[in-house]
Amino acid sequence: MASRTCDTTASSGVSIPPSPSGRSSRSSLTPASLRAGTGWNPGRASHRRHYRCRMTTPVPALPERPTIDGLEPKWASRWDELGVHRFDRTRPREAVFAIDTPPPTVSGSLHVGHVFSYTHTDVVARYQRMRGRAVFYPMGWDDNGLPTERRVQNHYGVRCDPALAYDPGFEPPAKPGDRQVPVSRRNFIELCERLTEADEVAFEELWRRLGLSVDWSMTYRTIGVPARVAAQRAFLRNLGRGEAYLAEAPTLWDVTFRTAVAQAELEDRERPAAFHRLLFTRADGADLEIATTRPELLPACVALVAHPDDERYRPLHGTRVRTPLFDVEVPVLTHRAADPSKGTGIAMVCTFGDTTDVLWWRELQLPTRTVVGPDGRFLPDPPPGVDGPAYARLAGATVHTARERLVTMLRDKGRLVGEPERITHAVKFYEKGDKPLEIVTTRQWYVRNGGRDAGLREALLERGRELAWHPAHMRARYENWVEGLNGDWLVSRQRFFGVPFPVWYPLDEHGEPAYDRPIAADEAALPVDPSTDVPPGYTEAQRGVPGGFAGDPDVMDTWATSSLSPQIAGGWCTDDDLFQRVFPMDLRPQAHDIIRTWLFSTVLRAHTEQGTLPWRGVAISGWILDPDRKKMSKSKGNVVTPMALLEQYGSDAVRYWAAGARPGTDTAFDPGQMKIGRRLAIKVLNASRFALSTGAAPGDLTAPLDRAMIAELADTVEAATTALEDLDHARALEVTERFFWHFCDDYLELVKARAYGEHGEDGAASARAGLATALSVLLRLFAPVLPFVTEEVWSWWQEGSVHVAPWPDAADLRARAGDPEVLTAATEVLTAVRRAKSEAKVSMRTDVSSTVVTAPPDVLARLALAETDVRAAGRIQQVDLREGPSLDVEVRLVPS
RNA sequence: GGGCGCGUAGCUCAGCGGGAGAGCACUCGGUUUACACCCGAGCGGUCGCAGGUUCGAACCCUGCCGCGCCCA
Repeated sequence: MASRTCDTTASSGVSIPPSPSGRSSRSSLTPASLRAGTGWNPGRASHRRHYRCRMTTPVPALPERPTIDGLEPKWASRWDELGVHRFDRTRPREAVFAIDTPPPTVSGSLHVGHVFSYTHTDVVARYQRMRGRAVFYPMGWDDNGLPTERRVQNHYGVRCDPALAYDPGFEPPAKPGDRQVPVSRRNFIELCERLTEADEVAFEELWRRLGLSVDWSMTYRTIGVPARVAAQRAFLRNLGRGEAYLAEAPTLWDVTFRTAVAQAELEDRERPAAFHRLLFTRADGADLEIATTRPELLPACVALVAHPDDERYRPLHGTRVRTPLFDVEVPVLTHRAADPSKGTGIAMVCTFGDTTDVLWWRELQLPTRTVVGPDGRFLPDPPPGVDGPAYARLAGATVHTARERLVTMLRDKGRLVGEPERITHAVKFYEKGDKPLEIVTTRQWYVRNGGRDAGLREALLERGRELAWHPAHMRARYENWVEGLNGDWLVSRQRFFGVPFPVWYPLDEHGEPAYDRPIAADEAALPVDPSTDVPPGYTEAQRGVPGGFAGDPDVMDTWATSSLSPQIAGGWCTDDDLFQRVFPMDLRPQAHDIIRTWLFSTVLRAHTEQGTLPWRGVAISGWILDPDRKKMSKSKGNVVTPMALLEQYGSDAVRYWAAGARPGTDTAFDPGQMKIGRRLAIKVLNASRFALSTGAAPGDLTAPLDRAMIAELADTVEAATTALEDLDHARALEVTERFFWHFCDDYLELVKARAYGEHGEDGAASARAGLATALSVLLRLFAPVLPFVTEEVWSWWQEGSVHVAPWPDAADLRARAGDPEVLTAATEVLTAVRRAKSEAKVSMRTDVSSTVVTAPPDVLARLALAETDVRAAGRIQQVDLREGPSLDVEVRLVPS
């Protein structure tokens, strides 16, 4: 570890007046020189020399009444000046710890859940930094996508018209007008960038106040130039390898946003519906009853399907029937996906009512009769062969209206049996949408993801097994998803604020695009916007004219950019030196709801592009639940503003609450825990001040009680280190905290008098050495969780930042430790004395005339080693030690 | 319907094969010398239910009940 090599020369080189108020500027310091000045290290000669140097200057007065209020701005800005969190990019890959930080969506606002999960990551980052790693901890802002698009439209009163040319001098109206001003896609993106910048400033301010140890010189935006370049380059490479392809196919379609959506963006919602029983006409003239929840799609009917084993319909297999109203002849077919228990057991196949229709259409090779357009309304003209006059009443109607009209028509013709039967069933929605998805045949870009390729699917499952999951059971979510993929990744969106596809299409002599011959952009020219940039070999004058070209009008799915976050942050293809030092990264922290989107797509991109995992491990955080155990979200109105919490309790306290939650576990929002965190931070301040006020200083540990405490401290360091190596910040905090309170309540009380010098200088020196050692270690153990208060205390007596001080070493402590049972025995007697005083309802300061301790010989021997301290802490005038089978303490108080 | 997780003190949770625990809340007590944003002591639980394995089960196995999430 670099800090272990520090010497007095380096330390004196960065010598700083210890008074927090009397600091000179250290902004010229580099992280490397800071690491050199991490303060003394017990037992190291070089550090002892260093300490003597300090003694030549007056020991600073400790604050009279220390407070945790105001520490956040003070230290956040100082860390920035000193570059404490700056990534040292000269370090080799094995000395780097790289984090693929989730870029929060900036068009929303940060909530408590963000504070929660980002704190977990920061604890890990701070720990790794203290372990001597160069921590690569960037921050991205996710400003690419639909939420920002809508916000910009409303804020500036503009709308994107991708057909328009870029206007370099465009300024939006000062106030949004009644009518939205059409602007080119490039202008629109510029406005998105402008607006999101303001949000990003506010986000960064919150993160700094929370104490995230991000390197703020390394931020990226998912709509920024590097992100667009990376997304386009990755796409071009997918295209070049045949992993991206264009296909015209039935597509899940949101009629509100008028865009295709991918499987990963679907959500099932329970919706009321009704089974309508329709009468078809068999070849022999008899009626055939069909139940459907979507009678309006009758003109799109292309077949009927029954299960092959369903005896009821066996006679009809292979025959043809006629639809009511439209009188179209359709075949009766069989397919295993037909459910005999649903409705009448025979289903009407329409193009397309749901994904099962698509399955039947594809597997049974049925014709297409399209009736619903991209706007969710019935097309003006009926499909070929469908009766025109009957269809005319549906043309232009919404799906809802068409259903009502069609039901009336059926009823009038006597082709509806009884009344519709009301049911509830699951309907597919776009997760951001309010209307059920329709299925529309469109031309879209796809990226192969294993949904149609067992080999790729197995390779991706293997990547999932290769990845270190925290907690481990979250892998099941990934496998579940990969195994359930039913098609390739649909990556094109008919939207504007996203990364455009870097392709154009040649136009034939009729002006029709040749979709089978896309013209790819040159990688060197990226980023490109095909709506304003011109493909190689063409001129702008040829845009949109026969024999010329047309740009691809679509943008990529937002996940097509986000899935490259390790590449974007790591400088893929733009900074090879950086990339080879940080990629694959060490850690991806994220929530479990986006395993199927962000995590999966990131694994896919790195698998195909780099042939590796994008990171070694993933830490899945839980959700924050409100007191009703519901997920906190803006729509539920139960969100607490994070800044208000940080102001009320202090950042350390809020971090304490977050860090106390088990990784991956949903956690109740609990201000009570924040109060406890605040109390802990204050306790650290007061206990430290007290310990230092005794003249705590390095030295030999001669007293058995001090060496006993060091033994427990070593156990604590070991347990905390093991826990943090396993990303278990909660356990690390728990063991540290447990020791700390024991240290304050028992050890400090036991050694107080001795440290004051009441029992001689030798004992005092040992006590002061014990206090100094424990305090130094405790501050470092707490530093990842409580960065502000630990840094404040560290600054009272140490040089440099605690956050680049070396993580405590259990073996170093073990070498100086004694028998821990000495402290245990002393504490037990002290507790018995306290209990006696409590029961007698007297002050703890009440003198005890005598105490008779009965215990086995080994315990008596240990007590004898700490007798002076026990007597002082308990105010016991005389102690009698007697042999007996078990520990028993008889306390005789002084009669009042 | 399939998968995963969770049911332990009033609350929030830890413990996951040999003592049922922590913090908060509650009760009682304690102001001169680190801390009243404090200190000390105490009360409090058939560890969801029912079987099984074991010398021994909160912990392992099976089933059931309840809650949550993911997928269909």
